[in-house]
Amino acid sequence: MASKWYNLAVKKTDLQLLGTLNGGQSFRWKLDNSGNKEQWIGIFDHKLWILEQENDAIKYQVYGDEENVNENEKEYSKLLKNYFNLDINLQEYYKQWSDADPYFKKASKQFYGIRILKQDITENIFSFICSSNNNISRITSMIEKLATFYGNKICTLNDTTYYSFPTINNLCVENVEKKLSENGFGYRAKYISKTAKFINENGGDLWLEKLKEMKYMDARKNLMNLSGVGPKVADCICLMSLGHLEAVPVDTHVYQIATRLYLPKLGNKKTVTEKVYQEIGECFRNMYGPLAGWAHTILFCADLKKFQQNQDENSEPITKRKKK
DNA sequence: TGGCCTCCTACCCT
DNA sequence: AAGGGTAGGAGGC
Repeated sequence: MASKWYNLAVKKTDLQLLGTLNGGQSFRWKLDNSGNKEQWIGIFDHKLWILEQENDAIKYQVYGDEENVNENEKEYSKLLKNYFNLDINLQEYYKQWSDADPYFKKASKQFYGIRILKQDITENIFSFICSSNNNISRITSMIEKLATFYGNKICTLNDTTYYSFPTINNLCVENVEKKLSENGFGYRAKYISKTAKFINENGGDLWLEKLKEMKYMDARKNLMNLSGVGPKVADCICLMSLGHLEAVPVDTHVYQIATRLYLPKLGNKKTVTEKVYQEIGECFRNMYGPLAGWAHTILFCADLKKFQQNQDENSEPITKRKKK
């Protein structure tokens, strides 16, 4: 049965779906161009959501919500506001960040309305374990496999069945590592199975709840006890699931940006050691303040190849890539 | 010695 | 063919 259409009043300048949903934060959103309007189809909070961007609003449908057959628009809009962190007055921050950094100012022209999502912690831990040495399309297909193998069915729509992300318990069943290995997860198969078991043995949901209460650095340290979670993945989880908006995930892109624009002295190290990593994070926090991780995400988007094709002629990329 | 830092390599796949 | 990182281990101080 088709869902009703709802309306969430938010300007495109305050929430741009393209950069927010397709910028490497979440791997569960697909852009569907087949109809007469662009639609984003994705899953969070055990529901299937269909979103359409308009200039002054997001139009949306919700599927697979059995608990809430009464079509509670208030509840849905609360969920969306939370998911997109809409309490944060982004335009204010964009101003501050633009004043602090001319490179940000330049990037913000195209990359307006980029929001940090507040994502489910379990989904995020395993998604970013999958992200190492990997690209967005392959990560996306891995997450899809995890959901179809071990998640619960949400609904079927237009002949596609959608599944929720598996629980920790579901990832602790027999032969997870073997099955994932056979399905192209590579060395991450072992990380996933080990991490699920570790969390389970250390309290399961309770371990996660404790994590949510910790300060940034404590949460980061605890996350790094998980197999397959180093500094960068831990920071992704802190930033996108735990609300630690000061966390700055430093991957090779960010390392390149930082050494090119802000910290030339760090030069070309062969490996980013924890100390160098911290120094880059501090540099961003000094420049942008307590939401540095959010600001850094805009620079990160601007550096993504997939978005650089969208640049208009007059605006140069904020950072020049090395010639190939 | 321990502790801390740095560097190296393997790892799956497309 | 090199990449949106981590683990594990070696070597230096």
